[in-house]
Amino acid sequence: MLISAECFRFDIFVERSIINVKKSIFEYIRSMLSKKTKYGIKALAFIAKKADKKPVQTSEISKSENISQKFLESILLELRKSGFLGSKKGKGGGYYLIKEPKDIQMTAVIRVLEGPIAMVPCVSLNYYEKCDDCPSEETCSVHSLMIQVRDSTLKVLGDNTLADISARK
Amino acid sequence: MLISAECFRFDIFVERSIINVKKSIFEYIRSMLSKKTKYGIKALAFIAKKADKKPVQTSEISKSENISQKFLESILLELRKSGFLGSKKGKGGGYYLIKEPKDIQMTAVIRVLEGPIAMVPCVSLNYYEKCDDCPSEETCSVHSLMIQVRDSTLKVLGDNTLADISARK
DNA sequence: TATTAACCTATAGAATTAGTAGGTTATAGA
DNA sequence: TCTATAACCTACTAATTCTATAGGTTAATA
Repeated sequence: MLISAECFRFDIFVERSIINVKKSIFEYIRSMLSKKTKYGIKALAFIAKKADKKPVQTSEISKSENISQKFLESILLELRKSGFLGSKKGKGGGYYLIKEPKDIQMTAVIRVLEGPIAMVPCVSLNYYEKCDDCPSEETCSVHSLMIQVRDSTLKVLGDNTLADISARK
Repeated sequence: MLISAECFRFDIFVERSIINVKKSIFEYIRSMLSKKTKYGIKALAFIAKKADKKPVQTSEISKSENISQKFLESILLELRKSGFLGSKKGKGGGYYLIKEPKDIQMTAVIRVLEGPIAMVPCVSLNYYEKCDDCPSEETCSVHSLMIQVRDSTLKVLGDNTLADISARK
């Protein structure tokens, strides 16, 4: 029992050491979630937070959330075309939510901005694509693992709505 | 009740339509999991499947799993340097597992090959990095959502060992 | 001594990301 | 009707990452 605990602690030590070596070699840590999606979610939450239904300008969100305005413009435009936002041009214009925050699941937002939620296309529900290297999905060791990851992620992102994430102060 | 169900169905319809438009514009679906990691897991599972502890050659795995041999070489080398595999040069040489498959968690493998398991560095346990745009993590709407995703993914990948994924036929 | 298979270094095409630049169009208010 | 505003649109680009390929060297076995 003691030996096993020691071994475990050693494993953790080794793993952290390896990771620290990697950290120093590569300066920037890769992110799975693109900035586009991250900014998109933040912008939606910003709009949802406003109690009144008046349109919110890109410039306001851009300043408040530290997002490049031009980049944000393209993201909000995409969210409008996807049916999440409505827009109004000219003075006093901006973007506003079309649906209630509680009716906007994070799965829907991420699927539109980021693409598939699954880590590999061969387990994606909405973006399915066969692996060109795999002879069969049944014998693939990665396949069933990734199905489990997909389902647990889907659960979290499906349970969380825009109302949930914008409510947190 | 009926109306609500109709609305739901309509939402699904709209979301799928949007996704299908995206599909036709972008030919290739982005994968979160790199081929490197995917190949690495497959190779480890291949080695684990062999009952005997004799070294397995890169060429054998490469042919059996449809992986470019040179690419696979670099991956196995990395797995050796990370302490997952041992190696033997010359005829009859190859790679072999150092630890028991049941003692190799998928979290460890993925952290070494892919990097952080978290979708954003600001919620990563082993590769933490502050967001340069966020004023505070407490007020960030993305932060707590990504913590939930991270924890559920970590649970799945921690529960699965190499023994589990190589056992599946 | 020849063969084998791991090990090492460098390079490179393709794709993606995260923007920037420079406009046009539609609306509200004066 | 004019002017300011803010959404909308098109094109481009620098940087990075991914997925390899090429061409070797070193060490072990028969």
